[in-house]
Amino acid sequence: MNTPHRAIAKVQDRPDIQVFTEIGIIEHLMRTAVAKALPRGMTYSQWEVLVHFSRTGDGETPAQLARALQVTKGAITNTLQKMEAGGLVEITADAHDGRKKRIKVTAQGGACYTQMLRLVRPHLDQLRGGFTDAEFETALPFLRALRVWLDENRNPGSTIET
Amino acid sequence: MNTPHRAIAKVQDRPDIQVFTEIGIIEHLMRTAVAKALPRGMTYSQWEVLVHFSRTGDGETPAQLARALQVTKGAITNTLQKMEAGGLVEITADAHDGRKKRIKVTAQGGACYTQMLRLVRPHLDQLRGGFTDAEFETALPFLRALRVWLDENRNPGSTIET
DNA sequence: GTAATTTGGTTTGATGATAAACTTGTACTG
DNA sequence: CAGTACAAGTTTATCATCAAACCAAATTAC
Repeated sequence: MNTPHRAIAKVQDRPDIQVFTEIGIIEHLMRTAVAKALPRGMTYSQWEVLVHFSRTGDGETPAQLARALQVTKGAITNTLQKMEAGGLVEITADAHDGRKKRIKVTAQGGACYTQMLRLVRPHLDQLRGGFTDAEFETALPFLRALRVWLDENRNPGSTIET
Repeated sequence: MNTPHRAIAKVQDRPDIQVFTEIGIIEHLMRTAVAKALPRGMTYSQWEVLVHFSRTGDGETPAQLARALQVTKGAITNTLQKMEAGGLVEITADAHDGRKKRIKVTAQGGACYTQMLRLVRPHLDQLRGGFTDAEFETALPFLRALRVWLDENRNPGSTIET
């Protein structure tokens, strides 16, 4: 090797590795930025639940949520209990299946979400000053394809069922 | 509102929001996939430290690491102590500044890293079966620019100095 | 119809990360 | 020189997550 005092091998900067590195950093920056903007007492996970419901509509079961958000069932139980205690969601028993529960966003939860959107919106709008919609739309197909691939090709044990 | 039974507002699927959503999912899938491949006892954070050193070279201080990896100083203290206990890194006092410490990867740490690379490589290569280098390289400039923008435009309080 | 398996949800113990207080060393400022 | 401010690193308490064990309800098999 040419650099003698190096105990760790230099990884050739392959584009795929670089992509994953960038994605990791972006996710972290985004998460901490959002988390810092959240109203006191609200967790990023709780925020994710609201975002998910804003996309798919509420009424899903905890198990469905766990799969969608890629967390364990125990984690969902925890966050949903906190959200119920905070009045953000309502947890009811499923009418047809005694095991299942159904989650519905309360009016207060919805209001909290739209208020949060108002807080986050300026940041996103400022971001749009630096990037065009077209740029995001150009990047989107690849990211979506990558996500789908990763989702479909995870190892057998990776499916979160704990 | 047109959809009466909806407590939560439907967010219009703006491309920027979609991009962040995809990135969040990809990061999660990547993290859990890598974490599952790590040798027993090794943490994802420890892995990140090795990856960082493989890119920038070792010898940095804990504070530099904390900033680079976007974690608190306490977290770095913890992971570095574990890594030292595991023989992956060596922690020495800085010669010129009594406060600082210097981190160096041991031969064992380097070997562990290259071995890990061998384990992860097949996954990445399989991934390359679905995507070309050109696709990754096409996506890269945008992701890099987005990362840089987010990094430079985080709120004052967001800089991790705790 | 009963037994075995699967699925939904909760609980428990361990772990990693955070924020905040604290200690020590360095750099300004007068 | 003080004396203050700042930076590096550690520690503490709190919290969210995970893995694994667990219970209850539903489904399948026989």
